[in-house]
Amino acid sequence: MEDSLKLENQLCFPLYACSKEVIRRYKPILDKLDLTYTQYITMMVLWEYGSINVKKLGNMLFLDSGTLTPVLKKLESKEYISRDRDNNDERNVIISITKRGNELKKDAMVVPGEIGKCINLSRDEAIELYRLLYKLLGNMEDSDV
Amino acid sequence: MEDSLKLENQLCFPLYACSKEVIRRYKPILDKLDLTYTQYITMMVLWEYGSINVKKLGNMLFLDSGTLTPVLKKLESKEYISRDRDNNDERNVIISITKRGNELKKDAMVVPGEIGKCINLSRDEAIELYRLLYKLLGNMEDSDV
DNA sequence: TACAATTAAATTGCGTACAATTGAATTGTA
DNA sequence: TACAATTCAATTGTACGCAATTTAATTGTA
Repeated sequence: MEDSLKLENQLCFPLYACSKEVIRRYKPILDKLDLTYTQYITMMVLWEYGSINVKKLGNMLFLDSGTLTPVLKKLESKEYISRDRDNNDERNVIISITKRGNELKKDAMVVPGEIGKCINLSRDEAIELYRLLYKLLGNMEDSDV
Repeated sequence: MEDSLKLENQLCFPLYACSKEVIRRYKPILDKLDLTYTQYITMMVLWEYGSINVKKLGNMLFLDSGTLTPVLKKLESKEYISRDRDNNDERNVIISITKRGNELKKDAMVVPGEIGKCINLSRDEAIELYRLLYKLLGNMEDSDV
């Protein structure tokens, strides 16, 4: 029981370390696209949905407006997205992908494959890890009041 | 193959999201100890080893001196640790736990249990997740050149 | 032994991450 | 319909996280 405070006995620590290390592996690959990891996952949502408001985007990415606003301004300055107030409800800002943003998708197609190489888990292990991570995410949402 | 760029098909994304969400769950618990998550994992190493130099600490925590130096200065200002140049090799800085730092351990004993509650995985699932995360960490180290 | 190469920590600069607050728009209700 | 409560994005302040550079100490070797 004394040992519960050892780093090696924590589940959170390898989660934290893995997340950072994988993202570090993304860096040289994403550098070629002039994207950071946060910008990349933002673009992934837009490649899939085309447009979405900041609130929904934040729910998908587990990020709040304090983080997203500067990221979105950066992507706007690169002309990958546009930001416009929703005419139906002026509280919302709608993010839309631009032509340039859509063109970037072609270049990004190589990214998942490159990352897969350094992940190097078997298919079954990757699926199991994926399942456990989403289960954990779900458990934590449930314990939110 | 087109779908490889969907957020839901990524392994890195749930890793990133889980890591952040678990750490967010730590916050109210660690607030009572006046520690951040990064300060907490630093203290965990020191509770276990008593003293260690910055380089080795960084290897254990997957953090570089750019991150650690300000964290260590903060912990020093709280008098939980001391920082001293190594007399045998003045390039090294040795971090040592103080009496106050050791006393903090008693209060920290409740932390793993509190986190366990919101993790809420079965014992087998937690073990399997732990195994896969360390395997992934190992794979990534191997692919370092 | 000089001195180039290496090593370790600190510093700098940029980009998140998030809690808390602000300000504007909308909604619910007395 | 007033107006309090809520909602959303932006802002503020603090703390990482890391690549790149700097500075000082040590090591390897001609």
